[in-house]
Amino acid sequence: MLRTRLKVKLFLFQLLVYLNHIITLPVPINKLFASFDNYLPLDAEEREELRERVTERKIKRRQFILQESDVCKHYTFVAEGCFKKFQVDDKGVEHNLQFAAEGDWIMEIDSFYADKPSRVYIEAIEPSVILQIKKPDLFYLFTNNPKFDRNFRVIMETRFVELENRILQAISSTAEERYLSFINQYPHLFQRLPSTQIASYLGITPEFLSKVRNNIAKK
Amino acid sequence: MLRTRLKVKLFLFQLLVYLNHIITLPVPINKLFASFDNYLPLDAEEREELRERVTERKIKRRQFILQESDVCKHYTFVAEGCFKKFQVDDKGVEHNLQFAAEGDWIMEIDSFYADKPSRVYIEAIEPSVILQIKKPDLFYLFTNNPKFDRNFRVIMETRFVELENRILQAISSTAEERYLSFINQYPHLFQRLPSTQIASYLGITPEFLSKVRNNIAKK
DNA sequence: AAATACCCTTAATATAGTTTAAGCCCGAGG
DNA sequence: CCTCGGGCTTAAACTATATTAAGGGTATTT
Repeated sequence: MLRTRLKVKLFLFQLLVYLNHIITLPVPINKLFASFDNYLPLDAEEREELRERVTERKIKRRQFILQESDVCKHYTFVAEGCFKKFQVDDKGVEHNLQFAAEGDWIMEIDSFYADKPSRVYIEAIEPSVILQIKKPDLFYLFTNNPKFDRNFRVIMETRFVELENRILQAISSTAEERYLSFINQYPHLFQRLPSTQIASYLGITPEFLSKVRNNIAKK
Repeated sequence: MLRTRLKVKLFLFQLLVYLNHIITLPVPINKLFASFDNYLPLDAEEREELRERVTERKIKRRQFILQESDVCKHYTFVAEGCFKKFQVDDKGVEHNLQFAAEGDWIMEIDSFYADKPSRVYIEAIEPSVILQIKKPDLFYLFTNNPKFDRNFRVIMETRFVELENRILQAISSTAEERYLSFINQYPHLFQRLPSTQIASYLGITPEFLSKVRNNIAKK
């Protein structure tokens, strides 16, 4: 009888520690768990499965997590900070393909799945904290639990829809329309990013973006 | 003894029928099977599983298989012919987001998965034969056999890479460069499609494409 | 076979976006 | 403290692309 009460107490204590860990401390892994809550939330056991396969890293501003001609070895989840993914053309000009801030995933999918050398760079725009998962671990999760599969599938679909929208804009809208739509869709990025980075994302020169902003202000 | 030989004969006969069916006749479903051979080929049983869940349709030129504000109910595999997926802007101008010819898949992914009204049209450019699969059937295949899952995932990844390349081009290349790259990447489409459709895909006017072609010819 | 719609081209003019160059402001590093 | 580089802006000249309008050819429909 006494032993039972002791066990209960111990259990409650552990529970408390666990809850504290999960709820009150804003540790990076919790942001990852939270991000799945938008789709199919993970239970305690699944969270543990995921936690075991994920590596946390701190990244400095201007540090690269992927360089051209390297193979992309990880899916990267951004817990804090912000990254850009870009390609460099023959003239040395950078073209931003994607930004990834807290809660976003970033990787070079072609390089990752086909073990090809990457044609893009991924660089931290701010000091950041990331969680990375390697291919074998990701595949383990895919095959061992359909919930992971479904979750990562939805992440891809979401990106996919974003990409198609961006293409539509690229082939049908003026620079001003694209800029306004960017502000509207990514207000948190708009505040944090230097204009020159946004210009590169929109496919225009910084000088012209300046003019566009000026025109908008005049209205 | 006699019965056994009869059984063997019967079996061989059935096998012959099957092989004839699979190999010699270019029926639409075989194109679908063949398309999986690029990834993880399906065995006889899996083919049967797929065949049971797929509906064949003949589509006339200019016929729509998806209209704006309808919900996209199918993944569509093109066995013969060619389709375009496009959005219409406020001025009534069409903007081509995708072409799909033999061996390609086409659908409005956002509408399909989220049961949202579609913002795009999908229309046959040529008389076509398609194979369609509905959401519950697709999900059945996903959950019941990882090979389907993997195959459809790879199809998505491939499209994904194409989209990112197209965005890169849109933000970093001139119309002439994009046109040449289109010809290079999709020679079969270039031959079949009217220039005006290609112009819409590249995000330029037909008049300007005409000029671009002229410039290229002069060189 | 005629009528119609579509497709392609050309050219003049207008607009959107780039290039080059210069100057200003501010934060980081010596 | 100074200086140096990055980011932002302006403006003039230039280039890429759109718009408008017109004409000719070819395939589709009547």
